[in-house]
Amino acid sequence: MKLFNTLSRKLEEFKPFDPSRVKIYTCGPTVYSSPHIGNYAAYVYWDLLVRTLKANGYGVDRVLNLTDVGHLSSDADDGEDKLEKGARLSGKSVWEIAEFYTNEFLEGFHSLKLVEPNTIAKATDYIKEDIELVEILTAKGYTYETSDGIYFDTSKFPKYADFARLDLEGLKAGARVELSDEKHNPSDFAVWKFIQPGEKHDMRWDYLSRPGYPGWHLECSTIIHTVLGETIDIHTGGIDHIPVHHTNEIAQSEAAFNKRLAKYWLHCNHLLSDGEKISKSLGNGYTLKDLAEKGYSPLDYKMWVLQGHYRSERDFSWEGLEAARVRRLGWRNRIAKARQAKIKGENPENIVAIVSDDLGSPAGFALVDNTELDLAGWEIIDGLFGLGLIEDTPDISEECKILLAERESARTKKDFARSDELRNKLAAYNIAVLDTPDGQVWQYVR
RNA sequence: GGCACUGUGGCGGAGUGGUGACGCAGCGGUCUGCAAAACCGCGUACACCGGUUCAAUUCCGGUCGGUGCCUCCA
Repeated sequence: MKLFNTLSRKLEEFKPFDPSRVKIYTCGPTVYSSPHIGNYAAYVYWDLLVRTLKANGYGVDRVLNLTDVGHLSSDADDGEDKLEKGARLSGKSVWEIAEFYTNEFLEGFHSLKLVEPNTIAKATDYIKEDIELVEILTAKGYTYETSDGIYFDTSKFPKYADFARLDLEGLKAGARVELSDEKHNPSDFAVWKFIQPGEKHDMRWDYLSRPGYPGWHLECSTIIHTVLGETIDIHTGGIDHIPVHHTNEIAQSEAAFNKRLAKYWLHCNHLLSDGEKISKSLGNGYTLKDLAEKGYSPLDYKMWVLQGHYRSERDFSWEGLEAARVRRLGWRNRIAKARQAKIKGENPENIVAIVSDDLGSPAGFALVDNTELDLAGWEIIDGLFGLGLIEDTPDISEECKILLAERESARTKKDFARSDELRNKLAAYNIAVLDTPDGQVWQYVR
């Protein structure tokens, strides 16, 4: 397998520490609003990663985190925590908000047939470990305290700029955000925040005899260390995570444990919607529910996502989704055909191989279109892409088989009125009948 | 303002220093009682201008356009 490693900015041969247990960490969502399709695109790509690893014989141990403790919101200058803000707007508690959107996220996750991670870690379940990590960093002299929190001093971690190839001087010069007086460097970040007297923040834990909550980037370092260990094989996330979140994660973890955090870093590009970036702040993202209202299944959307490469920027459109839907139906109907006739299937190993080259699903799709597959072959393809093709293309019922047989006999007797009537009856079951030189063939309409 | 990425037919979207995948749509045809999302076939697409080269869509430089990051976000 080959993967594009952000660390080197190169395509690298994948060599895990332990092939029977490839350790993967995926940065998960912040559960304070309905996830949009752009959020899910990332998990579709990482699902392909997991499935491709498995197709190559690797065992996978994967952790996905859920950020259920709020981050500061910056879309309004109120300094309010996103979860707290959601709670205020809805009249629910922050805990209820987090639970509600966690459930919504997982529902979508399952509807996309994404492989269940071995561990789904909620940030709030790791507060004790967060504090332990802060104490390790403090003991090693990496932190300093200000009036509003404990900060990581990035100047004490010389490799800080390496991962994202940041130009720290340029950042300073071009910064659009005012520097806090108390921060030593513009890139310094909070590992722990103090709640000021009078500040409303319902999620709070005591540390240093004051109420507070973990910093924005701490949970990922903590969860990785606690669940998977000091060094993992693959760390995945969105392209936006490179300059800040992952840079800070590396700084915290590697400063604390003196070990490389991850061997491979994979980043997916973003989705645009109407040519513009989708973001939670702008609120311009469609949800899976929006798609369902227009008659598209989550798996049609998954098909659309996988038609593009994970490192390419995509632009979502309804026309594109329709094209993907029709293509997926075409694949399902090839399966329908495979259920009705003996097919000399080719070995799908070439498809697995091409997808194993940096998750080349677009090229893999093209090859699927050009490969004759029997049911066993489709099982492999379905396992590789997780498109629910087989499940959504069951053999037709006995009742339909009887209708089909009746139609054939009517047609043989040239009783076309009866034949067409039976075809219409089958249409009500979402089944189309095609008359081919070899006789009738059924397939699904949608 | 700083730093990146990107520009392929009607719409998407791969890929490559030397006849430009694939899907959707469109067109033509076949089969057919009809129909079909069935079968067969069809597209003078690589932003523009230079450079390197025997040869560039592919490498280099510039121009123009698009997007992203620099601030929470996959």
